[in-house]
Amino acid sequence: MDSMLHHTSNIPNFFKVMVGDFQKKLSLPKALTLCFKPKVPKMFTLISPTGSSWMVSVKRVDKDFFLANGWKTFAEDYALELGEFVVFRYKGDNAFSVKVFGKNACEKEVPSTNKNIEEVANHVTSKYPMFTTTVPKGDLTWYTTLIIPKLFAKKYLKNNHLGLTRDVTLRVTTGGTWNLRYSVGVHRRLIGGWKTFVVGNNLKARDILVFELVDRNPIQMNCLPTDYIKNFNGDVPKQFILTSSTRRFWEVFVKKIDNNLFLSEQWPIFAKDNALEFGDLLVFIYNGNLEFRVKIFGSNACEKDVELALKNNVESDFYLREEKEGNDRGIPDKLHSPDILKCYKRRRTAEAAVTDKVTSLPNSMSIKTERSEVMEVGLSFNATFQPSRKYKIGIPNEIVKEKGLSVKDKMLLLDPCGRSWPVTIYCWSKGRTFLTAGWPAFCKANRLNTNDTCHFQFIDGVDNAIRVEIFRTRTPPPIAKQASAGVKMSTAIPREVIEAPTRKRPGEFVDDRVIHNGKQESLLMTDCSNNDEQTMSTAPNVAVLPSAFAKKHMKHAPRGVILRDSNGGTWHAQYKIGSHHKLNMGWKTFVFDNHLKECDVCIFELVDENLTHYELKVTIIRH
DNA sequence: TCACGACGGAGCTCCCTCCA
DNA sequence: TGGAGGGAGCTCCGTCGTGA
Repeated sequence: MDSMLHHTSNIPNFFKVMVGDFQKKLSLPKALTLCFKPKVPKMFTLISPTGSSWMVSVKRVDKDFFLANGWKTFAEDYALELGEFVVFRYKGDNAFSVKVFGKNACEKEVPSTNKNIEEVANHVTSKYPMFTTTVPKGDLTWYTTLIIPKLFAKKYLKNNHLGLTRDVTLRVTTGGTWNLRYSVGVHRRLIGGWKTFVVGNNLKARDILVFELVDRNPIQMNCLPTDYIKNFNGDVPKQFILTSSTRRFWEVFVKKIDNNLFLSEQWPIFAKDNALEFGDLLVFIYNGNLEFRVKIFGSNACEKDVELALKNNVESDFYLREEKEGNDRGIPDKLHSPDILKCYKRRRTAEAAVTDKVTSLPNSMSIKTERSEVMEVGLSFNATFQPSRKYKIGIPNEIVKEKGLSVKDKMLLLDPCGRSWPVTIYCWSKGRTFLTAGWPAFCKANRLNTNDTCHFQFIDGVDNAIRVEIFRTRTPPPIAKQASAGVKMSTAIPREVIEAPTRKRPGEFVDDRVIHNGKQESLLMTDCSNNDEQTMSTAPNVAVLPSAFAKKHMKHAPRGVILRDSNGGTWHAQYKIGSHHKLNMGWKTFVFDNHLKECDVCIFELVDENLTHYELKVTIIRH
């Protein structure tokens, strides 16, 4: 353990100039590898300033170490060129933050912007019919027409007979109006000035465009260009409107504290008027026009009766007004790229005040969503991912019947990062039901691998949404004898309680400050009041927890346990209380997959709990 | 230069077969 | 009987060629 802590504090920052075959591999400085003695990690995580991350394996050739698998992807994503250099700064947990500098010595544009924008664009919703397209890569000189998706055209642009042409007014949300023609041939296209539009808006290859069909006769469309989506991603307005299910609204202001954004000032009034309580769940749905519709779910997972709540609280006359018809509130029509923000709050300390002064917003609108930790108790089913299920995945018939899926055609999947993915429900004539269109994107974005298990959980009180928990299976490397053998370990518990890192990740929205008053629940598996070192004995199949810790922090059993390693891998185990407090049913897999050996040390941090499971972050310090 | 058609590949739907 | 595997064929879209 000492060596690990030593590493964390003494790993040197370094930079590498891109020379030689840098696109395939990158040698690591000897001074760096010496710091990791006796064992250089097999995997590093590279994290860009925007939070994008790459897993890169470390390969040893003779006495030298290289970044190998995964580095190529990083190099391609960053479009690294000869002579550019990369600065690596160690962040702990085998992760480096990286900054890339071009040959002009200036920091290089952050990569994967398009990927991020695409994700945002994919989740844009609107009251108007809409479609998304990408400017093709390569030579744009031939890009004189825009093909409109056939299904969209069929559904929303009637009179699609061959040879038809109609005028189209295309309004760009960042300014400018363009007159084009809609032509129906083999393809449905925008012609008659599309190239002028491309040039006039300085469109580049792989730019993402979102189109809203505002009117059909004559055809009027809005276009949300890449820059606009990007701006919305980073430029959050100073004021939002929150509306409740009772059609009342509150104007709340956005405040920046450090690098986080908060709803402030009028937020306490909203909280008070809606009788927010510890344990409530808030879902923010962006309606456009700077307005969020807020759904409030109580700790019983049902939508809260706000009218009832209002009776018990003093309403604010100043900020609470009846909503006017016609949506005429003088709010500038600034945002057209709506997005759904889901704010899942976490049960923390009972004394946390929900009427705290602020509530956190997604960081720079990057929609930072905490892992969906709603306390749902709805129906669920499991499915194991296989390559053959890349395009469809079956839903058990009893689930289909119970949830009435046969009459639905769309659902939302909520991934572990809190992102939502629209998927199509397809029912075959033979009575089988699958998730189809949208599922491939979900798989790709969540990097599902063969044998990864998806736990689909229907959320009570939220229609058309399924939360998906992913339990990853690692392909075990060739089995080393000592790794596969039963091991006995002792787990030394550090004397101090270290606060767990906030688990914010790209695409996550942490709202714990509102409900939990900024406190971190994460504890090392030790009793805070007891400075004595504790040990935890384990067998291959069972891990016995220190009873003092378990009695204080893990009182409820039986309950599922999610073990999460520093790389984000998860394992499922079962927590039981008998003669001891112990983990089994899955602990063995964890031991096996992580090649735990005798005298290896595991630090357990209780980072979360809810009605169904505890979540333990496990840091492994190898002997 | 622009409008439109052709082509090929990727993705999706549907169905058959196997197996528990 | 229902779930899973896998393949055939269709659809859609990106790309490029051609002619006005």
